Amino acid sequence: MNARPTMQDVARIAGVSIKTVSRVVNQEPRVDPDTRARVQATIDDLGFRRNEQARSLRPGQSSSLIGLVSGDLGNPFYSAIARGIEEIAYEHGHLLLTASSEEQPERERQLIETYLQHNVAGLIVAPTLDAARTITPELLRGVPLVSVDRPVRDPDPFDTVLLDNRAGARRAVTQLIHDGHTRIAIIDGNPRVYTGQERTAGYLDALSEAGIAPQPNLMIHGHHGARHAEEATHALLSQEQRPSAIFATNNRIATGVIRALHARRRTLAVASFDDFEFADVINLPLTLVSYDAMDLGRAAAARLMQRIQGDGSPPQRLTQPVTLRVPGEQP
Amino acid sequence: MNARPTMQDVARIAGVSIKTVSRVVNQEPRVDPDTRARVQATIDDLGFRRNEQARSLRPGQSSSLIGLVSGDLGNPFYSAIARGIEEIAYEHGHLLLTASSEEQPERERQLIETYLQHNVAGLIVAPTLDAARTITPELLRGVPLVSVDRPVRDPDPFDTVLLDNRAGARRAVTQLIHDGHTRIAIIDGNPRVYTGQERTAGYLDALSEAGIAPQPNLMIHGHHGARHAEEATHALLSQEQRPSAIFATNNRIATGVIRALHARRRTLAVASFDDFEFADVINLPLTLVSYDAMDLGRAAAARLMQRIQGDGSPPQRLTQPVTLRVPGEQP
DNA sequence: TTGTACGCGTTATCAG
DNA sequence: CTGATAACGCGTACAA
Repeated sequence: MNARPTMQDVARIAGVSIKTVSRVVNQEPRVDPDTRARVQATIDDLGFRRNEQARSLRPGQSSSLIGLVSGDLGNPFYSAIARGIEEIAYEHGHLLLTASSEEQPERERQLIETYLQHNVAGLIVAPTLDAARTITPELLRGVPLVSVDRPVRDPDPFDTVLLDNRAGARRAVTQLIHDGHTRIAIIDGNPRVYTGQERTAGYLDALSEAGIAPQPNLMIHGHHGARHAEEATHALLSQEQRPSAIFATNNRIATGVIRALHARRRTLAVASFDDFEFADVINLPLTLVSYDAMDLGRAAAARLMQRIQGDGSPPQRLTQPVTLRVPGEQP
Repeated sequence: MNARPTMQDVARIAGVSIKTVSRVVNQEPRVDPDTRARVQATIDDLGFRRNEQARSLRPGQSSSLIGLVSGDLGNPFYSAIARGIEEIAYEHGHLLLTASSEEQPERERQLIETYLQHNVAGLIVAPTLDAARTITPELLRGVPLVSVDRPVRDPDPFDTVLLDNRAGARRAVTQLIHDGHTRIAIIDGNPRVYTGQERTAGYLDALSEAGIAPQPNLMIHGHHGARHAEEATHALLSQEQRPSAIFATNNRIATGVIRALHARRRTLAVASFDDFEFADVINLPLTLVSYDAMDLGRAAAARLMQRIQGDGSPPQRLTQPVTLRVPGEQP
């Protein structure tokens, strides 16, 4: 419809120069109150809005855009992170671009490049497995990046916000041991995934502390998604040395475990990283490692804002706390 | 670190004019192959990337940004929509901005304004209750908008993508009637919400078709969130004329209903709009209205892409299909 | 207090 | 086939 009005238009109609309009828009002090009022009236009248693209074209003016690359925004874990980032970004007057890498490093790199073409002020990335190859300081050209949930590589040249994966797993498994369990199985996903590695290490920590020797036939790896975990559970319960408890390293695996137990009408103690709704309605003794995924996003965004504002300190690794929850005990 | 190279830099180093670089970057045909190769080599060498902000500063060049305003990106329903939008946007070379209105009309309006300041090519909005007042064609100034999940107003001057709320509810309740139920309660949220209204209408359709008179004391409204629905369920089960089945108009309400039934160790038939994981593990006869939320996003984005490409046809109302699912019956 | 002139990085026009 | 030059909308020196 109507073309969008520019400062030029406002200036012409208000009978002032473009610079005066700029001063009013940017709330600069040295403007005559009458002039200011007249210009403001024209702005309101025309519905003028500053063109942010033109504004940030000037050097020094950063673009107030930040970019997020996660594995899959449809995954509630990542969308909670996005929501947390959004909240902090909004408070700082930034907008958030979101895109999903689908865990493909090449797509991830491409998305970052596209973001850079759009002059983002900073990036937050939940890195893919092979991000270490593709995400480099040369790619970024000085644009700050904060990784979340997993590090880009280890040690990481970027700021990183992680969960306390190892301690959380250790505490959950220790709780199972406290409850008298000694044959505790673990079902993990892709063994190359950082979080799974840490959580497996925590599982071993707990066993070791209790003087329990880990049993290879109780340690299942490479079972991605609920379906695989379901099969793995059936396999575990069919073998001779059956576990009395199962530790699932994430909630998709926990879902599979619960499905399998439900199908067999078996009651087993289940511990899991990640909390979930309906935990209270499931008739199983559960021990859940709980945390606020939004806080991960908030922390990552807060760190990024510091970087955007020029913080040049060495890369930080921030660890977010987790808590143990036993459903039935209301918080 | 290194400043970002510009076309100017490429031109200087390759020994050509800036326009020739532009031609190579934009794959325009009339360039000498040798020149093209030399320029391309320089581009690769310097890692040059076109500045999209500068590009879209020119009139006519739209910005390849689209904006999404939903109630809460942390809500899996909305994040699935966002994921669907993202997918289509990516295929068309567009990037997605996301932000949450928190169901506040003023914030929603502000976010739309901010998006417009950033020159978005189009908008997708899951409108708040009072969006009818704030989202107007004047606000948008010709930028296309597609509403999703709810219309902005009725009739809607914008394209809208909705679920088949009424038919879905009707089919679910009809299923309950088929199973022999006649005292079927409904628990709905805020009666001003469009989807709840439609689903309530579908509930009444089903009763009417079966010749069952609706009973006011079985129709509960205004119970937002799982907690309220839990209380409402307790109240329903404490009154004289108890229902033998409950229809929950969304999954948060269903969660409350299931919690209450679990607490009372009661088995009741439950129908609900919205599918959810764990439905298979809950020991209750469930009837779920299921759909793919990503498809909502895909449809909205596809429509928006048509508008961005200049489609000037009258506003469309697209209805996405829903299916009935009875957990236990594997798909 | 206000205005003029220039530059940001790109694309479009039009001449060579 | 190639290049000089003028926009695009805004902010910033520097003048007035």
